[in-house]
Amino acid sequence: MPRKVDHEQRRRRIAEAVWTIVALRGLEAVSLRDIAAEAGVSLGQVQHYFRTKEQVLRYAGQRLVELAGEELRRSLAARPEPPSPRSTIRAIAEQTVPATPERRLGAAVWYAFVTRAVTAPELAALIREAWAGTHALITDEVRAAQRARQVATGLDPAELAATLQTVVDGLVPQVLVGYRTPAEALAVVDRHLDLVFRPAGRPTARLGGEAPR
Amino acid sequence: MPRKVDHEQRRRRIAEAVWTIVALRGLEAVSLRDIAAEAGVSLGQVQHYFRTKEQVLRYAGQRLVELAGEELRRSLAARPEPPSPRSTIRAIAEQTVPATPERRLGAAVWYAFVTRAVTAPELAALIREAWAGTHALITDEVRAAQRARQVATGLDPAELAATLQTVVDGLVPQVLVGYRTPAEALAVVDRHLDLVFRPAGRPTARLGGEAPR
DNA sequence: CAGGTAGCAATACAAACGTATGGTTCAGCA
DNA sequence: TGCTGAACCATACGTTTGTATTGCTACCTG
Repeated sequence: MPRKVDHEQRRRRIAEAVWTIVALRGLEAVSLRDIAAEAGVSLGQVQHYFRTKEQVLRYAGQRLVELAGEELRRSLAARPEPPSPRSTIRAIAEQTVPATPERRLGAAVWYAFVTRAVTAPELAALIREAWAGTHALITDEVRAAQRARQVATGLDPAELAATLQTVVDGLVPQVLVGYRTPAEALAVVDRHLDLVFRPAGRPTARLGGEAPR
Repeated sequence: MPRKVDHEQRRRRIAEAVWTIVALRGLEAVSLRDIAAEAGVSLGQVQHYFRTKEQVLRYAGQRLVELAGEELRRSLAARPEPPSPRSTIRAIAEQTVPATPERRLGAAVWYAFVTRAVTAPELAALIREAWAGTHALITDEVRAAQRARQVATGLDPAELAATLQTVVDGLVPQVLVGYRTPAEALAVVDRHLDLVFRPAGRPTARLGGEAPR
């Protein structure tokens, strides 16, 4: 057998190059030559690891979902104890809303893939699975909050989670096109959480900001 | 002067061709030749009315916003009297969530343009203005609802409207990629409206579906 | 009725694209 | 030590792309 290289490492480098170009110039602007140049390899090498352009993009999308999932799990695990359901949901929002340059890159790429999935069915499944995963995660937190009497028990947790997730996801494009700052977007999330969560120990909702001045 | 034609009519026909292609195959798949073929005109004619491809796309985007605005105003005016704030917001949601094939087309095109705006600043302004317009509209309705004691007066109407708008907009891609049906999406809106609006005449929120069975 | 110009259509063109092909190099087992 | 096949690289090919160019046609104006 001839020389061995780490296939996965090569592929990941190419995927990262795809992300950079997509975030900077959009998904429609990526060419295999640009990808190769950005990754610092030859066009031939890209072709060696992916048979078609579509496969490159698909892998880049899958890897993005994979990486985002890992990072979410990591940041959730790294929170101060004990993690309340509300703070967990808030942490998900913080990870989704693009506040830092790296997150902006990830969000822009994710968003571009969602758009492509509208007319590219082979990507749609990937997107749907990712959404379903996040939804399940949030639903669990809502249920925990209900058990802790922090959320009204009469409300359907799956439905509440759906709205929560939709708000967070819906804020992403608003930040990406400069309609809102990341801070404003997170404020929208907080006000919505105020609506859903009742303040600890009190029977009715307290209105207004999260920190009284 | 030589023969006169209606410039606006020609441009609109071309814009409609753009929409069709975008909704069917994505924004990255539109070429001037495809546009010409779809519009049933020659490539030369497209070039006669638009100097560059970018101008074609920009016009198609502007026209889409324009048309969506007109249709929204029309459908809001055509509702049974008297229109409650909640029903107005619900009508906006119905117009945004792609339930019919035509609306799906419009939503897919809109969504594609938003995505392009992430990396194309000249489109971003258009998108932001459209968002701001809708937000102002919803905010007015929330304020009216507060005056009518249908929404708690302690809440910031602009913030409530922002969440409402974000939920509705956030549902669009979910429907477009087949994660939710249009009916499910509207149900999410209704449950959120249940949270924000208190039932007529009662002091506390009634939970569950909008129509008791 | 003359003619100038708006309204096209046809074609040309260079660039960029995805993909295919052929060759070179060299690690690793026999 | 030789040789086989994985890992490339370079280049070529045919298409498609946006845009430029050229020229014809027919209508409105003077």
